[in-house]
Amino acid sequence: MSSGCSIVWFRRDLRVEDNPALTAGVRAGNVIAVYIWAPEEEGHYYPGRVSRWWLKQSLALLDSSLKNLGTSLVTKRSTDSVSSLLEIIKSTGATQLFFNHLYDPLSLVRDHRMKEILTSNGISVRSFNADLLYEPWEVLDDEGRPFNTFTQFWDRCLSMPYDPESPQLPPKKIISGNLSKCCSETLIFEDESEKGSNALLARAWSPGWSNADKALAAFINGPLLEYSKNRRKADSATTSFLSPHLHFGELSVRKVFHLLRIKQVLWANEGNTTGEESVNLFLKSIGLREYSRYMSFNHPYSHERPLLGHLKFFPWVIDEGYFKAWRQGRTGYPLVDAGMRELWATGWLHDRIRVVVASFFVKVLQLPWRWGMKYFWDTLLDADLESDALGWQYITGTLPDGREFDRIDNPQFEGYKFDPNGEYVRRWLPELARLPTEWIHHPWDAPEYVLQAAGIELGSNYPLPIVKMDEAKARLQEALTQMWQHEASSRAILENGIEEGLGDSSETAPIAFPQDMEMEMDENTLRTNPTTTTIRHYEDQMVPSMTTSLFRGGEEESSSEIGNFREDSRAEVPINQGGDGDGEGQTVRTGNMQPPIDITRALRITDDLPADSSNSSSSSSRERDGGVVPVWSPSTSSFSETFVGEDSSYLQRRTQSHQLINNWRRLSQTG
DNA sequence: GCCGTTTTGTC
DNA sequence: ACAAAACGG
Repeated sequence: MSSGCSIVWFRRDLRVEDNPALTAGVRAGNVIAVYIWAPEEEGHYYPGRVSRWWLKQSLALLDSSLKNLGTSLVTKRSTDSVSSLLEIIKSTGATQLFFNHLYDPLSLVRDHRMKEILTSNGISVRSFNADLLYEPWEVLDDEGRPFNTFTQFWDRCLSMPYDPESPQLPPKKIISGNLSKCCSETLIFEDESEKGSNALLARAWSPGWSNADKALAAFINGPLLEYSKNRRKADSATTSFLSPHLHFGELSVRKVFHLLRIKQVLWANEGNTTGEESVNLFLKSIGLREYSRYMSFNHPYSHERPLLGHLKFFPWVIDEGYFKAWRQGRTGYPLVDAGMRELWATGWLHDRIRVVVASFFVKVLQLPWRWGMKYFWDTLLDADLESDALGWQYITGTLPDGREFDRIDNPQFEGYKFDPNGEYVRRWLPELARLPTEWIHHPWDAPEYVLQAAGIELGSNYPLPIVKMDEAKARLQEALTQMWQHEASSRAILENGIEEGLGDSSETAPIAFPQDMEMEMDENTLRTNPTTTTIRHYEDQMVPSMTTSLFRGGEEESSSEIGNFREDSRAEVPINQGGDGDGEGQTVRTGNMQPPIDITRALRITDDLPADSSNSSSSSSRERDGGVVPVWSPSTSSFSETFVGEDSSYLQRRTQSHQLINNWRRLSQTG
């Protein structure tokens, strides 16, 4: 082997067990384990308070595990991971770098750029699959194209001709590289105002890979059996609680799969159908996680843009008041409010309730789904870009297998389904604690004397429904009619031959949220609710800040965006109505809308490590020591006529202002 | 026990 | 909306 040492770059693979990059590094000789904290690279998705808290704990545990094995974790604060890596390489004389794949758009671009740069500097770079059962490019239909629905995808995963890799044991010992010229920097994950709230988290959660392992065992030997039966309960106690562990890669999903399979066989032999059903159901939720990466890889903008374009002209309600009421759990629908209060208080929500509150957000309030997604990102302990994007798009109905858009779930009925005795509501809405179960999910119907006896004054200490269900239905119909009209007139204009340069000026005017986040919506199609109050209150929830963007203001953001972010808005989530956008040529209206541009950027796999002999037979290489690195390239072999308006035009709209996107674009054109 | 009808669950 | 499951005459 080479004389220099290897760098193992940890990201969201914070474990020593079944970590292929670490294993490869150890096999190659001396190892320097590195973690780089560069949240600015995440753009709008600077992690929320609870997520950062978790990361902090997890890194501490990883460090102590590494110390037991013979080295320690080098931590660096950076605004540019790649240059930090280069510095570390220079100071240590490392000759190799190992890392595990990530599939979110920013990581794919950054990692590819990193690999190009390091390789041109003479460093050997190798990357691995540590996050998935199968790499996205392995799971294809009979024509070799990616699947577009979850069911098909998951069926194929479960019937692949080969099993996922078996989990690897942790290394017995790590020979440390020379750390003397490579000192760690202290990483700061919380500010003073957050410490108090964070202290509570430690009572409920134990981050870190060894705790993840325990949590997995506890779940498999406990609640798993009844998982299927309990799925309709709002109560979190029956869930696995593994998602934050999985998000940070403290737990290998292959290990989860492996252990579940063992249980499955066991229970199948015993004829335990309950158990079998539970395993299948839980496996499916693992599958959804896989699918979220799959979708992100194949449709790299799925966290920002709808996959289906059929709602392109939907007049989303831009109403700060609604949004705030939802966040605070003051919508007047007890199940929704209880969920939002739980989320606020704990950073956690049962999947069922996530669906309830999200669907209420999109269908009843008709707020744009990306706001909700961003709020989830900022508040959830297991905030995960790919999963959350998949979930919100599913709820919104912009996936090929999503639900019908005009179906509105009624929180009152869902309440009696998921929380038949009202326990969940009473726990999180103390003001309703004394209301009898008969009325607990629809207090607005309760007789006055019942309310009085329960100490409730609707509109005072508990709100009346923010929107009545029949009004919501009517409004949804009306909005759909509007949408079709917009669509028709837009099409008419196009057919009359008004030409525009492809894509460049045809996009919709972005609506910023919060402050700096662009929403791809057309101003014309936005309804501003007449009842909107624009009063802002800053005593809003002490929820993990909407990214107070402590560090925002790098070269890629325009100053107007930075300008309107204030310290005192920490707890508030004001909405910026597009007016002070990012200064790009964004003032395009519906009338100029181009037809959906059907250039699909499928991701291509290139084997750009010819040294690896295993890659001779294309992308289905099962080799774990991957020379296979995901790279984008434009592809005209579109599998997605159904996916309208994807990627390209949006890409172009943003190119001027976003360095990362620039790189992305460059890569996609030359790759 | 059978077939039309209602209910349920859906990523 | 639709298919599977449960229901019921």
